[in-house]
Amino acid sequence: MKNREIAKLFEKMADMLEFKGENVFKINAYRKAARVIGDLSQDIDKLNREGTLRDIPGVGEGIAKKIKEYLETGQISKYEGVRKGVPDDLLAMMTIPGMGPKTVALVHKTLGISSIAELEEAVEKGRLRDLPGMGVKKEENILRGIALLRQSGERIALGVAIPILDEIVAEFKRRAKVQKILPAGSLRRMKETIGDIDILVTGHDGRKIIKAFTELPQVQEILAAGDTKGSIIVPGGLQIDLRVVPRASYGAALQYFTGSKAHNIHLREIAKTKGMKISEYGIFRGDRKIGGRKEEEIYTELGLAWIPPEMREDRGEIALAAQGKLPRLVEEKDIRGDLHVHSNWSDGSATIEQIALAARKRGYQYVAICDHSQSLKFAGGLSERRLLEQMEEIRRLNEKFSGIVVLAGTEVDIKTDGSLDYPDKLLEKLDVVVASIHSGFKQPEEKITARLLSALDNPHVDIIAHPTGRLISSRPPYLVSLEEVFAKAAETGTALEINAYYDRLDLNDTHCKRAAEMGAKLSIGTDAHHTDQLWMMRLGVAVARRGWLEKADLLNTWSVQRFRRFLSGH
DNA sequence: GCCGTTTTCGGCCCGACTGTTTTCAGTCG
Repeated sequence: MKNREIAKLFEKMADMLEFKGENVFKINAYRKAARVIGDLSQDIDKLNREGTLRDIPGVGEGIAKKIKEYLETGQISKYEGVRKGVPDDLLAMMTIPGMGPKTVALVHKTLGISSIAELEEAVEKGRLRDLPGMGVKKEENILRGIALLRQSGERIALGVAIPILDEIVAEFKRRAKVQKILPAGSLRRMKETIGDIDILVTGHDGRKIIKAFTELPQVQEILAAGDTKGSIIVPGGLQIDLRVVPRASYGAALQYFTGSKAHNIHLREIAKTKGMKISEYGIFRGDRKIGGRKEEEIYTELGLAWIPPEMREDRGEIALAAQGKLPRLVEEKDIRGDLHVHSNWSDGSATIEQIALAARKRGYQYVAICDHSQSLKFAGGLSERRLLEQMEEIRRLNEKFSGIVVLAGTEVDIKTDGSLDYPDKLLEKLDVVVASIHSGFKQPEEKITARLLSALDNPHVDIIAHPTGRLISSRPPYLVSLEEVFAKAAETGTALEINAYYDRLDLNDTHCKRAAEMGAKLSIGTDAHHTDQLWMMRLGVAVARRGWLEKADLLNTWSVQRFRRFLSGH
């Protein structure tokens, strides 16, 4: 899929045109096209061949032509032309907080500055302060911006941010008198990575509330502490902002700070056509406020159904909300079992018994033990004999326990030649067979796709685990034709996993949406190696919700009886 | 550059903050 490649190209195009002082609406048009293409669940190459590029919202005649040109020749002549006049170093300067295109253009034109290092030197010599619109304070801000850019961390994984937030909210509630408290921003939307966290509260004494916030034991650094906004850094470099808002505009503020930006812009455009206006203070008709205490009011006044935060990415959810056709998203309480857990028989650390008890405590009906297979020596993969022993142990435990069914499973390795790491005769004996790739990540796309297709064709394989192999913090996905994988999964009735482990989330939101659209079934497994990782089911459910999945799309919302029927029929 | 139950031309989200101004430009979220 070249979607991301093309999205990045248009994003850079927008940056370059911005520097050149082009019309801002044209720049925004490129930005919008870049975002929509990057979010697209279908292969853009396929859309081009079908001649439906212009059905993509934000893609008109000009951009469609450029996409076509890129897909056919590997480059876009206009892009190459613009690029000659705008070195990458100049674009890098625009990433300094406080430095926008205008300021970069100014220092470049008047002082010939074309890199961050040169800029820093010029500021230190006081060469900027005499330029029009500049001053000593601006110079100081630029230096601060450069320092900020250098120390600013990467976005962190959702599964890392959530425990930090939970701990802070719990401690904060003990110390401050607040009425309502909710996180907003990308964390409320459960995006797979988080830049910073915004928390919204209502309460009486703003200053006191902010004071309590900045005195939390987790605080490493205080960035701001006013009457309505406090900003701290906690260990790990994560920034957390707390905003105190009046009750009367709590809903509007929550809606506003939850975003996404694209979703909010789209809502405001609709408001405008209806003679209304939305801000973080409320929704207005003329000067009259017609709502804002509750978040729902913003949507209902616009004639829309309330949209779950996970869907607010401007990927078509607003049109569905207008027609009253939003999906009924799956919820965590719908989940009946975890279909991917490792025990201490391979590289996990809990006994099967501990896992069974923990799963029962979570209210599950079943849990699948899926330890690694024999060739994965470094992960303690089970020999055929050990796997048979484990099946015997699971049988014994099932006799002992009530209220939870332990399923005998495996995470069988799909070897580099596409064969499975256990013979069919053994796989046949298991309740659940999960298959996945752990080696040969660098193989060409056709090879890896073929490996997955042959695993999908094996009648004993029930689920393909982490289908793209990516690790959020450290490893890009291997090259694979997901369209072929999804089509084959739909054909064979094999499920595709949403791996809920915090560093995987694989399939991701747009992938699982596409897979479901193509008729494939999905399942969520935590890949937990510890009983205290079972909570990550919440992350998997979030991915499913961001992929618009309903209860019926996921195997592990089924009762144990129905799930067993699926397994035996498969 | 995109888009159309107000428009095929003339629009294109909204408000706050900062630092520089003497009424506003630039930047941010």
